[in-house]
Amino acid sequence: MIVNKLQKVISESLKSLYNIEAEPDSITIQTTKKEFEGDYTLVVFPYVKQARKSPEMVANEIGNAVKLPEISGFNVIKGFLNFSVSDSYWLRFVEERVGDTSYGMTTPDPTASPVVIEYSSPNTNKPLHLGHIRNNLLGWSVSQLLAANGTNVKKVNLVNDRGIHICKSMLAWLRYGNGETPESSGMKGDHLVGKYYVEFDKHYKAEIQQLMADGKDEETAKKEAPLMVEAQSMLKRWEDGDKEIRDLWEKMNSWVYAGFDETYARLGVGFDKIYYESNTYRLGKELVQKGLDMGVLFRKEDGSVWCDLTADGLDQKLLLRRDGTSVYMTQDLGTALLRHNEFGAEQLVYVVGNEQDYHFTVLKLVLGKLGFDWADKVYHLSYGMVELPNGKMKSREGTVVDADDLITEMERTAEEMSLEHGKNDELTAEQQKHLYHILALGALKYFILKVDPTKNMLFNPAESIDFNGNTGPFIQYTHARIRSIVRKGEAEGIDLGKPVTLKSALSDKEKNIIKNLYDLPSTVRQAAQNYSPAMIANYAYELAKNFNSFYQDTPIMREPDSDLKTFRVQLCSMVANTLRNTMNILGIEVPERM
RNA sequence: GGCUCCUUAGCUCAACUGAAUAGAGCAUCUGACUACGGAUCAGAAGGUUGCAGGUUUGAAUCCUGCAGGAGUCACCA
Repeated sequence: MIVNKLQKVISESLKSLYNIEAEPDSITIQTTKKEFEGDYTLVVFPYVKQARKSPEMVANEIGNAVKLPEISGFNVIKGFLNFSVSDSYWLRFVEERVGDTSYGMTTPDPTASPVVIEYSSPNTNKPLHLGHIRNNLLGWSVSQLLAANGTNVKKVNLVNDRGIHICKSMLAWLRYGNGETPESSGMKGDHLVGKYYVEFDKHYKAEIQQLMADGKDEETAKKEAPLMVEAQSMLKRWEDGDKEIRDLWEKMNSWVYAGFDETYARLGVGFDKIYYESNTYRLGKELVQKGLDMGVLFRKEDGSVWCDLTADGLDQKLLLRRDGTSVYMTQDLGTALLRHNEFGAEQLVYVVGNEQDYHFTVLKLVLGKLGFDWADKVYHLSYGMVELPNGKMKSREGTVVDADDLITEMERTAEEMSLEHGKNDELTAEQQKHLYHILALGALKYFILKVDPTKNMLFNPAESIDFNGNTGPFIQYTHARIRSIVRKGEAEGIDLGKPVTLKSALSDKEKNIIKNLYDLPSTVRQAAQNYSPAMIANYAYELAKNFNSFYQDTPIMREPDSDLKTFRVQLCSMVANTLRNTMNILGIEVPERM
């Protein structure tokens, strides 16, 4: 690639001109800003001190020393040395890549040690909401992103299917449910169970109020409320394997799973393996014993086991309760080991919200103390919260945005917008429905994924369902237009693989598009390193925008020069492929027509 | 209170490891449809990058302090 060649030649020039030692990799070549002439830029400031010359002189001397057939010239502005790349180089680039539909993407080696990426990890007491959507979309697209970069990826989900929260739903259902089922009520299973979770909270609060009116203080009221006491005993019975409770638990969980599967399918996400906490929650205890034997953990007088992290600037962390049962951290230690052994994982990635940053720093530290040299393979892909215009989402205050409702709402908006434009008459009813779904999810996914994962983001339900500007549907639309041109070209018998010899020079806009395409592999690599689908999203938008601008004032199908026409259709084809590939990383489908 | 993260145009977001005049979209204003798909394009306006110092040839980016916001500091998960 041209950048590497430049680095190498510049490195040699620095040595021969000024006796400066610089590794080729250490020389940063950046793309020239579009206001300036040229394609690639070297900033010479870092070398002027050692060279003992003015920045302009250094730039000129290096520019003169660089002799490459691909470089057609250079100019110097202050300390910036701008190289121009010859048209023939860009032309050959198009020629070599035009037929390659996977351009920029690498195929993973299925035998390689995998990156195990956990995401979603829902509780089974309520349906998925907007926060889960960000988690699921991130998890899925990061998996796609790593795979596109040639990484073998295993996607896993750890379902939190047991605990006091499930018992609350179960208890409320027994009390107030009258045997209601998804079939009898027509509700989705997860929504039904969620309804009784809310129901529990309502009655529980009423009980607390009553107890406080009877003179108890708030804390004891919370503990002594009959509903809470019964939920606790239900959890105990569950842990003792009580058949009646277990049967109910399995029944209600199965409703929830059916509901989740539907939502996952609509979101287009999936997993290679699903773990259930009811199977894994006992894990990790042997590790604690091992830690005690090694002397890195200690037992307090009441029998509880702790890890002392004060030397690391943190405090003490509980690992086993005094009754010997495990806590969240213990389980995570266990599942990490399980996963490491099971997959021979190259890396363990956890897509979990940033409210658990502390948990994961502790997890890594404790794994290290237990002597696992793979502790630093644990990577917490921490993401920010999704906020609403009127503040935070709170399930109890009814300010959550339900995932299913949101998708349905988006689909309806997509339908309205499409009918307004009325260009999909040639599609069957079935195809139209599919199109609305694709557009709805394109808008939603793109909106969420274009934001840097680490940052909190604001989701405005009213305004975010936008199909103009920097949005998924804009890119989808661009793709559909391009495909339309390529179809016409093919109908005219244009051979996409045909080498062309252009009589005229490339226009700036054409060059821009090619440069953009040329940048794709490095963009994918960089985005994979940063676990940032946002970089891919912004890349796709940039490309689509460049293309639209080019398309606006370039009559492609009317071009009388057949070579020029062929070249432009080739360019269209490459852009369409690239848009499809990059959107695929985001989990967004691009339609042929819309 | 301790620790971690955040603060960029009216709003939502960009800016790769420090680099040229900090970029898009939305909203506002102006212009372009006899057209290969106008869900588009061209243009205008909009900024002391929270504040104050420091390092550097060069800082939104690195360091220190301050202000504001969020998260966390459970024998919950």
